[in-house]
Amino acid sequence: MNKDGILAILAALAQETRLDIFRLLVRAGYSGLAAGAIAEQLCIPASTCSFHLKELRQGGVVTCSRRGRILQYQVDFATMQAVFGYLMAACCTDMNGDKEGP
Amino acid sequence: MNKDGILAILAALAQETRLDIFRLLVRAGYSGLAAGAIAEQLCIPASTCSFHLKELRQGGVVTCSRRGRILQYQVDFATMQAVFGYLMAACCTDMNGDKEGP
DNA sequence: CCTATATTTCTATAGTATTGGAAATATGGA
DNA sequence: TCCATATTTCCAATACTATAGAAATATAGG
Repeated sequence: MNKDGILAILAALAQETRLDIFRLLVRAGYSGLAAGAIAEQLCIPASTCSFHLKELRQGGVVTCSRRGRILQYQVDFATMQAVFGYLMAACCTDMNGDKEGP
Repeated sequence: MNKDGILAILAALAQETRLDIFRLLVRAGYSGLAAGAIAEQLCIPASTCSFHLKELRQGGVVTCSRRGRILQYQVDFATMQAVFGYLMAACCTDMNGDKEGP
């Protein structure tokens, strides 16, 4: 995962409504949720929800698939694991130089 | 780690200059780097650097300690591990309901 | 084809963030 | 005390982001 990809994912998640959407979709698992269901659960207008879903999609956090007239959004778990795993590892290993630890 | 804390850390990191500072500080380990050294390495004005360091500090990403007239900044590794570990875990376990996986 | 439903795109407005120069503050040493 | 260095705070200009109503698009079903 390169810097731009990580930045895109962090920027996508770093907003309250989008973090709420993300948490909702994590709980929903692989099947995900319809755009309308997300807007309803979070009590936000459809256009606002759509705007944030686009940001999450462009950032690489979620994918969506059409099921008739419903657009189903789901977390891209593989990407999330790659990014958070990378950041986690960076903070667990890269600080071990000649430096003192706690 | 609660929602506000996670949001604060994501927002702090979700900006190119601040992600650059973070990467520099991760490589520097526990001893960290002086504010001046960070500004110099990234070729940014001191005031801009100071602004971003404040955002990182308020977000909980870094801490700083004075060493004479030098302010030394370091990553708060424990906090980073808590946050990324939590997000990583959420994406590894919470999606296992009755839902189909890949 | 026509209608209802699901969702997006468009648009304007309001709100928030970033930048960098200049001035202020803090510290160490002569 | 006075000076040099390190850094922050202040400020104003600029740029970006979020919000939500209205209009447009897509699809299913009769």
